[in-house]
Amino acid sequence: MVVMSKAVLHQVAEYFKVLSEVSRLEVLCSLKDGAKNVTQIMAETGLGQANVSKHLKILTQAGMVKRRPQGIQVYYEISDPRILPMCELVCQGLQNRLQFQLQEFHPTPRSQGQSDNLFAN
Amino acid sequence: MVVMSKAVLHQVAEYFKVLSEVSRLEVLCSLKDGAKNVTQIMAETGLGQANVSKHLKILTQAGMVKRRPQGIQVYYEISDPRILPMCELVCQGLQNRLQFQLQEFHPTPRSQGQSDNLFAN
DNA sequence: TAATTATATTATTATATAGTAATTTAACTA
DNA sequence: TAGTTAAATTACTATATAATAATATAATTA
Repeated sequence: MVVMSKAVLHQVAEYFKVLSEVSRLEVLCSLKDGAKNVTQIMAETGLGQANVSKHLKILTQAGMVKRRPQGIQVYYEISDPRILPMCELVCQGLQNRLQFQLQEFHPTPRSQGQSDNLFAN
Repeated sequence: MVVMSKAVLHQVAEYFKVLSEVSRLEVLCSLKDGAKNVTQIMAETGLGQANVSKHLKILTQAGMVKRRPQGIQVYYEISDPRILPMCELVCQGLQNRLQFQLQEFHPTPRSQGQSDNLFAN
């Protein structure tokens, strides 16, 4: 992190905020194996048309997704390759944490006080 | 991402939401080189007491920070080593993006259409 | 025990935004 | 050109939450 100015922190916060909505994560998930148009995204996620459009705009403005009009349709695709790995990283961290909490139900001498770091690798 | 259920996506979104507030990022930054008590965090961030307490509660519940009472004071420290690298990753992505946008003001044959991926490594 | 200091909680207000219905815009086609 | 379809925008409502003042809790000390 080295010392981040308030302005930079604001941008980082904005970035995370984009990823902090289930619907937007669903949209990103629906794009994980290639470009799709709005109708296809609606079908896959079950979200309403206006809603999908709005989320896609937010994702596009954040630079996470690329907009590509093609005739009467508009295709979107993930443009930031960091996103999926990052989601997976978080996901893995959550798994680790739950696993740790689960272990607390089986108190053995070895598993006690091993590490006070929930996310040790 | 492999296919994430809605329940998992919800948790991932929650995690990102915790990181999507400037004040909480400031608190995390103030802890990046070691444990601090609430008063010290208040001093370093300039945030109000109730506000810091509330943010620390949220960070603790998310497993990002560890609470350690010590006498009349309570010390907090980062417990999830993924957080700072992740913030830096985002930060770097934002830098790359701005650099790309800046290049668009100096259109040279080489810099045109090199990659339509804003975040290429 | 009373007073003090540090932290947590509660109540309140103001602001932001997700979802939706209705409308508009844009591209294609008969 | 009129009609059709896809996507974007607008207006609105409901909900969530950040910040703060006031109060409560908890640990220490005189």
